[in-house]
Amino acid sequence: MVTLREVAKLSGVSIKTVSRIVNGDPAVNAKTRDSVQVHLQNLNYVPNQAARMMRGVQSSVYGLMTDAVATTPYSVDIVRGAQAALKEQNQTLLIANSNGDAEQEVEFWRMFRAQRVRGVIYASVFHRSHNVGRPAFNDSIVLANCYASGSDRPSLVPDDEGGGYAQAEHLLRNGHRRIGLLTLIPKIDATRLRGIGIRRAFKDAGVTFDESLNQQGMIGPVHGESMVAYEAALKMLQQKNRPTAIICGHDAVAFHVYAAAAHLRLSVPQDLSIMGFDDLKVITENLHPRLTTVALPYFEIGRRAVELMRESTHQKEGWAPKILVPCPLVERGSCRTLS
Amino acid sequence: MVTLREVAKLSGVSIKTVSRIVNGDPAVNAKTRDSVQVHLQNLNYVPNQAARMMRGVQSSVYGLMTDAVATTPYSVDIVRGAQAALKEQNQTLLIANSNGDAEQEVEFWRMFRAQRVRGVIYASVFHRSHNVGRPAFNDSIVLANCYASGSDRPSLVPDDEGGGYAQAEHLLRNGHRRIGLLTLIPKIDATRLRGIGIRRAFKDAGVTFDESLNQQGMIGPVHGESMVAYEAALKMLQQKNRPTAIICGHDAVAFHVYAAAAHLRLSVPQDLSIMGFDDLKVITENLHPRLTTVALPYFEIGRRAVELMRESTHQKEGWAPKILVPCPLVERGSCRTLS
DNA sequence: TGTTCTTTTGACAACGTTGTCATTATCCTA
DNA sequence: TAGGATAATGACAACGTTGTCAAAAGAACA
Repeated sequence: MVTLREVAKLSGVSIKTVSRIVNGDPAVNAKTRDSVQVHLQNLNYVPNQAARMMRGVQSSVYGLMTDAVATTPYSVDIVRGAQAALKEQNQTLLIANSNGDAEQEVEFWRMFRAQRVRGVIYASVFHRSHNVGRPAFNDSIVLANCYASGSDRPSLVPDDEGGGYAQAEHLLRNGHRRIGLLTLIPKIDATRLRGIGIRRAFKDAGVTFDESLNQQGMIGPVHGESMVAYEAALKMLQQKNRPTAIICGHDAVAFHVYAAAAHLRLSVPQDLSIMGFDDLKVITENLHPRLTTVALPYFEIGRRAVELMRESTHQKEGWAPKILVPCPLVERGSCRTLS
Repeated sequence: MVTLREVAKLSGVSIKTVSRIVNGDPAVNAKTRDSVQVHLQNLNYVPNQAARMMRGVQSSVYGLMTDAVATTPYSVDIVRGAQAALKEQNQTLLIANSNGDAEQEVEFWRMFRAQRVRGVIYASVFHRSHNVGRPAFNDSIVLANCYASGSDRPSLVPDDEGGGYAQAEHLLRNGHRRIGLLTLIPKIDATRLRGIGIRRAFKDAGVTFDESLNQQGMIGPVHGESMVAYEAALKMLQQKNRPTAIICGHDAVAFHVYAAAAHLRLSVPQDLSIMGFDDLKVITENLHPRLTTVALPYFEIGRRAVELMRESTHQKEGWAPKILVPCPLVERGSCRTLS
């Protein structure tokens, strides 16, 4: 690789002068600058970031530590958002996927430290609480899609309660009264929070929520869920007094409800309105009719995580805001107005 | 950050001795080692990778340059595969998403060079030819999901022709004779190659392919496609002599064929067999019945890209194998045997 | 012309690490 | 116990860069 020394020798000036030119220092004669620039171009000089860092220059690399975010279709938008915010300043993302393996994670923290990354975004696939653990890393850490338990870290989470509220409110406002609910597994925060939001919307509308219509669309432990939405929907829709709408805990759950409805020869949205959650494009845009859903603002979370991290540099110890990012309703064709 | 010097001072030995211990050099007295290890632990020393690189140690970071691979659900498995191969050697991936913007891409190449990354995987969302361009980067570059035009680089691409063959062969072997085809846009290599494979399977089976059943499931230019599979399938299935099976250019296309079939009250696979391509889990595992498809071996491509890169270090200039990675058939419930 | 001020340039050290080589301590053998 | 071999340790330089400070070259003025 070309070094400053080589360029300097070729240009007949000192190393320091070339360094000045590379860094745009104005205190250098225009003539000198021009002649050196030529050599810089010709040799295709690119500064050695490692050497710069040794001189105390901050790294331009951020770390993204995740259980699986970067590699599942569900929340990959966190990565996209973070990269969009980063690229404006010519910074990059070092991505580490622990796949939930704690030992791997420790190893990755080591690696981030070895690289002296400027900050770390810790993102999880599910909205949950997470303990970053020992002061393994004192530098700026921002939690995305999870929040700190124990040590205090700034965090960004989707407003699941607001999202749940939006789901129910939309259906209630459009005249639905008998509304089914097909949730994710109860253990995760998202389920609990959305449940609260949904019930609040019912209360605000003065409608009683029939708890017998609250069913799980998925069952099992956190990383080993299995989908039972099809069977649950079938059962719910075969009741005499079947619901006119079903709120789903996830677009994939809604996917199965479509199938169940088709099986029962119920057409969407004439006979049944369906409301999703996540706005996973592969599903929402390919269903017939396209799915009305509440979007998880992953891109926004990624973008703001980077901003938060930049801010955190100027903050004192213990600064740990927990920011709720709103989940907007995306209206498509799967919900109808009851006259 | 803790340095060797600090540890050395605290332990009462020289910097070099600590360095030896950190690097597992056996030529150090056991007693010394033990006492220094304690301080290493206490101070939580982590070597400065930047300083190491200055001493000529190779970077442990690889670059992944992509148009969008890392951030679309379709081919994110390339990333997973690469990371799986990397993590065995404690190496990481620096991910750069150009979003197809050539200027951004140049900027990212600069960044990779500045970081002195060890090698670069260049991955594209679509199987296509790609010109890496000027000798901007002489080091090891491997193309994933695309192949070199112009300069010669080693590359890994899915065996689309074999995949197409597998799609058709499976249906033909199960007694289907009248088979529809709903392709992706014709411009991309995948479409052309799979078409060749499909026709070869027909020929091998001694069956004539009815070209009138060859329709586009998607239309438009490369980055602005629109889905027309639903309408196309509807039309195809309303013919008097409708096909008993439809081969799709993508699982998302198959998704729409399911919808069209449901609309026409045709049940899958009784009345219609459907064959996908890609094995995009979000779709294939959520459809009812689950979709029989041919998998794109993205994980494998990512994994082997890393291996290829490692190999390429020991090869001479101009070494540029183009490797076809097989696309296996994944049998689920959407294709039936005609008696 | 000499003096002072400003602009431009370069010598040198330092960042944290490791390779080279020299030095010291320890052990073995005759 | 001397002599030689081996084991353990450390001094020093170098990697490529930039901050500090001093020197050199011009410019401005009396």
